[in-house]
Amino acid sequence: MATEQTAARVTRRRVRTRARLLDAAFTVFAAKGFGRVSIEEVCEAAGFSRGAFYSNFATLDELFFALYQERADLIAEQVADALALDGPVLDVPASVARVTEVLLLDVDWLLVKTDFLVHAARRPAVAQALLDHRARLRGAIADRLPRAAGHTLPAALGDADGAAHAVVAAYDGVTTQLLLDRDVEAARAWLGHLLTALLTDGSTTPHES
Amino acid sequence: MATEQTAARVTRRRVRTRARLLDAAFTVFAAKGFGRVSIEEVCEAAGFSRGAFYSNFATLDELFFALYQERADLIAEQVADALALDGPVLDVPASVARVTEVLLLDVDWLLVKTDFLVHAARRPAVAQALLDHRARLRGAIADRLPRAAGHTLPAALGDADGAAHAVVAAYDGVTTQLLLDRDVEAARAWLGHLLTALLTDGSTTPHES
DNA sequence: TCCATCGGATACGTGAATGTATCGGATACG
DNA sequence: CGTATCCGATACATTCACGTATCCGATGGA
Repeated sequence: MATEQTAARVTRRRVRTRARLLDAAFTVFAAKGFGRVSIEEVCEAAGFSRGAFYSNFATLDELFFALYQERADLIAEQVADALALDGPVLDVPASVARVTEVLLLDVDWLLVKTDFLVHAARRPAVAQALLDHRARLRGAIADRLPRAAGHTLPAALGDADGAAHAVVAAYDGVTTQLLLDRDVEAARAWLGHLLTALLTDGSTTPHES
Repeated sequence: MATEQTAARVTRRRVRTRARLLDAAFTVFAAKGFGRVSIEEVCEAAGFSRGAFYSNFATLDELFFALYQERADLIAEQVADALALDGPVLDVPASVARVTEVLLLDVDWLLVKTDFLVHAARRPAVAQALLDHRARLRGAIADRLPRAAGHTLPAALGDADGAAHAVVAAYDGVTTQLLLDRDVEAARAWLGHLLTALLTDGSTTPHES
């Protein structure tokens, strides 16, 4: 829409307060859940009063959306990087290990992310945005998968996009368990097993943990 | 604890109002999300006033827990039945189809279930109860899986319990996508693909949809 | 250095949800 | 048929979050 010139000046102060609000919101959302957080709590955690909030956002939903987009984009980027690290050929086990590390880094993020999922599930517009984001993430994976060395990407999953779909599903599935038992290491191991089981045919068996 | 004799009399009326409250709660929770529902809304939907609620539950959390347990137990039972339908040998594709049907029946239930997940994720005691429930469900699956005819349950998943774990993870993963796109049929197909991919080795390929 | 504009704080009124305390009617039992 | 008990409704006071309107100080340009 408007370039930074025509748009109302965004002072340095403003971007900092906005960032502080977003950070504080992440903390509070992770701790209590989006549904149980008031605008005032976020402001308090950020060290502002409510006026600051209403000057930057119209509603808590809006802030939540901005918060999700910011972090999700960051993670998508990291995943893409993790898959791009190899040369022209993809080393599947190594990539799985790196991606696993990135995706299951922070339980707090998973909490907020799941909160956002149920939030979006009841708001078609938000759901669409989330679907788009997931599609982009899958695209980044699918683009890289065909370069797998020697592997036939065999499974009943169909094409590369199907495989990417399966990867995301495995991630989401492991996330659910992790949210309950909070065992990050076990979750990483599990995700690794699932991904290798899905991405390699039955003949190849992964090394035991 | 107390048998029905020693316990305070439970009149017929009481069980009916309790059931009506739970049903109404399910509807309202599915529509707006647990976090955005007031006690009064539940009572209104059930056709009662708040007095009825406080006479049956101490808090909304308590009602939520009862609601989840009721429905989850019912579904676990249905899954067990679906797997028990075969004779001594398990017909994997048929079982997968039946289980898929049971698990992805109702989007409203998935909404409430996911709400409960994030709810439990922040309350250790509730999380433990949910973990127990999931363990029971996995047990029911793992008990049946070894009877698979001819199949070696090959994958990198380890024993039968590992395979059951994978089944649940696939279910959870597909659920996430379904919550966003609301395409039940696609979700069923996907879950079917994932399960067959996980439970059969690479040599066996499922029929195309 | 002065001034105009902007960002954030404070104060206020409003609506809603909560939990309790009390009341009236139905139900089961003698 | 009477009665004690229990269940659910109503009324009430309190707390809490919201959104707005107004005000003060800071920031950045002239």
